[in-house]
Amino acid sequence: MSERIQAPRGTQDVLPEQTAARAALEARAREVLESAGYQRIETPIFEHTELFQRGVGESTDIVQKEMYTFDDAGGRSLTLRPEGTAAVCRAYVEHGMHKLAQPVKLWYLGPFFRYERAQAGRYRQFWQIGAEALGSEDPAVDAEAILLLTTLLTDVGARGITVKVSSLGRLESRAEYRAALQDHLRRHADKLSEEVRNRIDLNPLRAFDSDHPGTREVMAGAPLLRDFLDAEDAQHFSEVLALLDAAGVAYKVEPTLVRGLDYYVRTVFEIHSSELGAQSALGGGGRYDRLIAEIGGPPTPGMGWAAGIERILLAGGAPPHAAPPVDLYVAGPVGPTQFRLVADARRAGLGAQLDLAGRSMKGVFKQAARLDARYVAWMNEDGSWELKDRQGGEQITAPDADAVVRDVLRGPGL
RNA sequence: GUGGGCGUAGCUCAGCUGGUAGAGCUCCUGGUUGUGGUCCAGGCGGUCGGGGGUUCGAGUCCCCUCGCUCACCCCA
Repeated sequence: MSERIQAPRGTQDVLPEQTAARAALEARAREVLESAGYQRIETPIFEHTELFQRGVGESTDIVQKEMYTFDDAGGRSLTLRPEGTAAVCRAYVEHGMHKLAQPVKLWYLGPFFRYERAQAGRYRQFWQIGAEALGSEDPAVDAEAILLLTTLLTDVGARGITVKVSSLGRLESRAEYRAALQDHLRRHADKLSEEVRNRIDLNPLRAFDSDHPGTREVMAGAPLLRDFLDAEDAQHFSEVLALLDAAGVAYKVEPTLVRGLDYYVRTVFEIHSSELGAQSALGGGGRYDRLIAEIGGPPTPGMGWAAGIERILLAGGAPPHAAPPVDLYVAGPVGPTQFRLVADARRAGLGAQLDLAGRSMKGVFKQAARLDARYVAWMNEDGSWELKDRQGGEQITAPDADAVVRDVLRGPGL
């Protein structure tokens, strides 16, 4: 047992019974996004490490401790992609998409990798659906991004959903706010919990989430980010909210919403589900107007989001899916005649399967019942065929295999 | 990285204060049922996660280790 190899920690096999729900989710995502003009893009599973260092940001958890980084045989440092936005922006620049009509709207679906301890809804390899709109500052782009993800999650049946929205402002106002908040925390450091006090430099916003009584008292009087937005940022944000109202998207403005990536400015959002455990975010995203310039492209605004497929499924977003019907089940032993029969049946458009387990007659019918096959056929000693309709119960004798296919095609009754 | 819970057949689990491994489900076979989903009988399947220790004897006790899982940080 000790030598039995298991899937690496934090990875999982997607088994056949789960495969249908994922396919249905993917199909729905394609419909929702492509009907809004988003086009599919595929980027490599790994990229130069530098892309993520510069794009995602050196100070983020992702870059500091969660990347799967390795050197290839040529000595290049590569990293399994931990998120999708940086790579899509790289592709935008690399292929000169700034010369296309703007904004360029792209979506993607695939596996991503983060070296973290697994827990409910968190894996080292996980799948994301994502969408990015590059080349427009219009608040409508922000609102539409939020609308599309909300629509997808609702359509697909994810339960217990809450949309949280906020604005971080641009870098200047955010830096100003951060300093003001840190200043406030330091002034009242004696009342704070130790945890919060230790995080004043690292992540002061986190203090808003504390349950500690003294900390809560201090936070009640803390400065709020929205008061630090300049006129343009405030205007942008209120337009986003107005558009969400117009589209009937229910949301909650959460001034303390923090995002783990450095590149976000202005609008940020997360969508959570009450169906999940501690990791309750189904998806999230925001505006990243400086990212493309950061990785060497022309200054270009962008807005995007990503949602976790495993989490959507956990939240109940598993659309029903029917197995393809089996029209004909052919008993063994399998010889050239049986083999040709199923091949011909499939060519004629039927769902046909062979008994590949050398089953007894009873076993054949049990298996046919499991598959819910409509017809069962087996060859007699003299080369003629018996064909039974499991639904009606009738059974006929056919002179040869060709006649079996014809009879099944003529179905339903024999 | 840290902490809690858990690791016995493919799956779900039982195994009392240590005595040398069980049940149900699944799968296969035979019988029964109108040649199929019922019922009956049988069969396949485990070096009890791994290593070491205590003991006449360990799935049961002790130590180490690996794995799974939930949670912290952060988020998909």
